[in-house]
Amino acid sequence: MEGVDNTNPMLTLEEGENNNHFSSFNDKTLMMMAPSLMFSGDVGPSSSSCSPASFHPSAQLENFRGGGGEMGGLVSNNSDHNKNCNKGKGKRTSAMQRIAFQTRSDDDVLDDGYRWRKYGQKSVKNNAHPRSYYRCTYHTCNVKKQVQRLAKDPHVVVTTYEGVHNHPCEKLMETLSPLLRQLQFLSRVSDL
DNA sequence: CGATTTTGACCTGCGC
DNA sequence: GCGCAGGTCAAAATCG
Repeated sequence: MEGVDNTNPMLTLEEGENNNHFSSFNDKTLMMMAPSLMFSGDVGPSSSSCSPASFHPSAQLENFRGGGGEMGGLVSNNSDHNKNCNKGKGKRTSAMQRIAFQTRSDDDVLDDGYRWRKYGQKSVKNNAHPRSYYRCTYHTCNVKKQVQRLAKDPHVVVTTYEGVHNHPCEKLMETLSPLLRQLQFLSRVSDL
């Protein structure tokens, strides 16, 4: 999370198709949980947490996975929104999840542990700050995110994730791989 | 030299 | 049908 001021994080999960209907939380826990919602790989729930130092146990995350209903409408999967997302060439599926949250940061891109490639930037109406479009660089993963600063508060960055990662978080794997190697070594030694 | 960013053009949906 | 706004593409530029 380089450059992110974690002393004042705000999670915002998108509600419906209207971006003005953000529900903000001054809750560090929720803010940290948001990126982990994006991963649905088969490496087990605990691997879904990026930035190991700061993410919460998977048991808490599971409550948020169900989407829609139990989230009180915070995670959007509704048809109105999907209709709205069918603009442009990229077609959305009903399985597409969109999660938006706000961070107070001078950096546009918060370090969520995944690698992103920018594929577009667009100035939007009623906002002096352009919106940036990113795609996950992992070959089989087509998760996207949009990054935009608030017009009324340029220090607040709104990040919108769209889709679900089908691979583990790179940062996490970097952190865990030496540990894994050590474990494999130790298990081999104990077998002797 | 491959990966990433920049940026103008293009496409699509929506409102009038 | 037309214009606008948002999203994406893709060639060129830049970076490591």
